[in-house]
Amino acid sequence: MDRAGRQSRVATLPPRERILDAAEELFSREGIRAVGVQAIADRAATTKMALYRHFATKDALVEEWLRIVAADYTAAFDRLETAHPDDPRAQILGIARFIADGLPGISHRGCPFINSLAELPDRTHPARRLIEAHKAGQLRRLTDLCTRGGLPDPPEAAAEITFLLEGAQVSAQNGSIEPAGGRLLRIVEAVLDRSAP
Amino acid sequence: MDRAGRQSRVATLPPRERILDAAEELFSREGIRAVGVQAIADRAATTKMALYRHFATKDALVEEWLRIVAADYTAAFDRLETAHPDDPRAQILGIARFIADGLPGISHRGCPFINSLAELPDRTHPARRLIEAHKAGQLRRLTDLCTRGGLPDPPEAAAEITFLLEGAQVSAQNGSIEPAGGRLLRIVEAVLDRSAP
DNA sequence: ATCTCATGAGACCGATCGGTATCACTCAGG
DNA sequence: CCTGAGTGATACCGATCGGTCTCATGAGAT
Repeated sequence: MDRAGRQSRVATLPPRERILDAAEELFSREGIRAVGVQAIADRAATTKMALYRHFATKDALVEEWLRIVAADYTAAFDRLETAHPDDPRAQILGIARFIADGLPGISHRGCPFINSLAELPDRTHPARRLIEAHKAGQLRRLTDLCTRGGLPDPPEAAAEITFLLEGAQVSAQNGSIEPAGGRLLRIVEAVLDRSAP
Repeated sequence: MDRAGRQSRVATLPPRERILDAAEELFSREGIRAVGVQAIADRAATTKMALYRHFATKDALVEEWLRIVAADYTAAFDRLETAHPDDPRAQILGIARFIADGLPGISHRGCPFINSLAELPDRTHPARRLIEAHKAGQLRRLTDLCTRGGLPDPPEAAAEITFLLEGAQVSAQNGSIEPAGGRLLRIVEAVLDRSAP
């Protein structure tokens, strides 16, 4: 989960990586607008100047951060695909489990995409476009899995599962439904069992 | 929906009301941090000074805004309760329809609670506590309705419906699922039909 | 007519914002 | 040994932030 991986946080990584790590930590914990570039530079043990040598603007850094997060999600789902190549149901459950497992952390931080959506009301903002493209891809993947899983109405089922995944993250964030992870898993399972024996 | 009701927007309302109307409009459209107090005062056709005579801080104004929004939701659900006093299923569907009807607007603005959640990472913030209390109340209402509706596992059903409602709002906001409103209604209906004949 | 009190107008405060300029230093490749 | 690119530190820029202060005005109540 930590982009620095097992590496200790001593300044052995190049500045660009340290900046992205710091941005990941601060943006997801505090929000985009709440975090200044100076704070990111400080936490990356570097300076604002170094930050602006690698990223044209703060917005560009935000965009790159979201690009990496989206790639992480996509990579995880791709891994599920190779792990269960001919079992769409297992893939869908794997996706649900992936989200459910992140819920305890999410209860403190919230989903980066959903949170950023709130801070980027301008739909033409590049980072916003990135989010929408990622969500669209995720929906396509789910619809495809539902089709291959033989569900009667794949678009409807994919929409339902998407609603459940997003809603579970929001509900976990405001802490009203506990344990959200277990609930999410059981519910998605029920959705799949309902129409595919 | 507009707090000013049918009143024209000429400055016949007292300043406090105009300020709250302006805050509602700007906060829900742009986000909390993106909107400065000066912009709110301008749109309310008044001054910052007048704003600070009625609200101790910007945070206090945010809190009052969310309190009003929460009260509006609660009032709508109460109306459903008096309209269908002995029909829990109709009440739940009414709630779903209420959310679904707001989705076209939400696709441009997003749910105020979900968005504010992203901008208030501090769980001790009064406005944040207000959101969590409101969501908890909503969940309690849903659980109660599920119980009275004879659903086999009310907490689980209430959680599922909550996930669906929140998720539909997020999905509508990023625009990936169309038409989200119709989908949401059909899905909630299916959830109710599934276990209660 | 006068007194009062909320309002409107606008200057002002310190702090912080995103972003830039300057300069000293380090260290790898020739 | 030298050079040059990438880096760290710091000062600085104009703009805006949340919040305060002063003062003139205007309408309502007595």
